[in-house]
Amino acid sequence: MMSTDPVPPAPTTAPASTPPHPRAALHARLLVWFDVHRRDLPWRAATATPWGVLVSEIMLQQTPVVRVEGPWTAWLERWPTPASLAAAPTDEVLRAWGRLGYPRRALRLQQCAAAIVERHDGVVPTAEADLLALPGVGSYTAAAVTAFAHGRRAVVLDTNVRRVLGRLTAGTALPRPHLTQEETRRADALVPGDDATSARWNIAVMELGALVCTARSPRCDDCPVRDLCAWRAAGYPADEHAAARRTQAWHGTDRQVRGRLMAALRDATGPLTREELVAVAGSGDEQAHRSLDSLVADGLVSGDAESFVLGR
DNA sequence: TACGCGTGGGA
DNA sequence: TTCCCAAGCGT
Repeated sequence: MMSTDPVPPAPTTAPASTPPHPRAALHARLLVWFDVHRRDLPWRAATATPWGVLVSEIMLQQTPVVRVEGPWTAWLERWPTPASLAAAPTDEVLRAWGRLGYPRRALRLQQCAAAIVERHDGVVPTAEADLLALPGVGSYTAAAVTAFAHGRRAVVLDTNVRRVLGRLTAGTALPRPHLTQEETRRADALVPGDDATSARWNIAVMELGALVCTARSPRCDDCPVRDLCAWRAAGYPADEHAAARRTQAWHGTDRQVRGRLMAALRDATGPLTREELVAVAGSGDEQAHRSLDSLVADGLVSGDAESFVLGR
């Protein structure tokens, strides 16, 4: 685990004279704030299983909490265990995913369930390396399940934590597009050593980022650690790399067309012909065919030359 | 490493 | 209206 790696002295010009971050005050105030302001999300309930937590983390990848709550509840009622999801028809899995977006996640979640059945006897593994090896589980999700499902120490670094810690300790408005070693080192140094407190710390920082230290309009007046914030102390400097973070184009993309094709197939009661799908694509024929073929290549759609259905 | 991958709501 | 963003991952 990362925490067992020796941390070399920071190669700054004056490490010894740099005042340490008031770690104890930061921890105490943030944990108290979390106890008061934490949201009662269903996957945080005492009754939630590790599998439920894992499903929530996959659904929450790039998708807001408010849109996940409903589908998560229905999903867990229908497929309460990895084995039940692994045995489900893929088209039903994709329909249950609904409009959460990025439907490849649904496919990978089912593959993940199958891997848990095959490799771990149907039990969500506790070792972070075993979690990381599962389909659809990356470094964030492996750490999150370790912390939130198993209550063990992990360094959880999602977009919320990166933004909060970046502001608090580095004084930057927004994190860079890619996680840096320095960020990971700083985050690790702030995670408490014991399992129970570290899990609470991780979720508390995430919650602060979601509710107070938001990307667009941070509510600094409500922040319990504003007097410790380097970004605030520096006068809220603007994001230096705002120009570089160009927004992805959307209108007219294959992604948009794929979304329309998937929506049509989700809503259809039977197979759709290639002609029908080209018609709903709302694009040129070439893009429609290319998008449909890519959905087939991804395993989200199957069919012969004539007609197409969701899943395998 | 940079890019492709859905969807919908708020500023 | 347009743009930005929301608990990333795989290639």
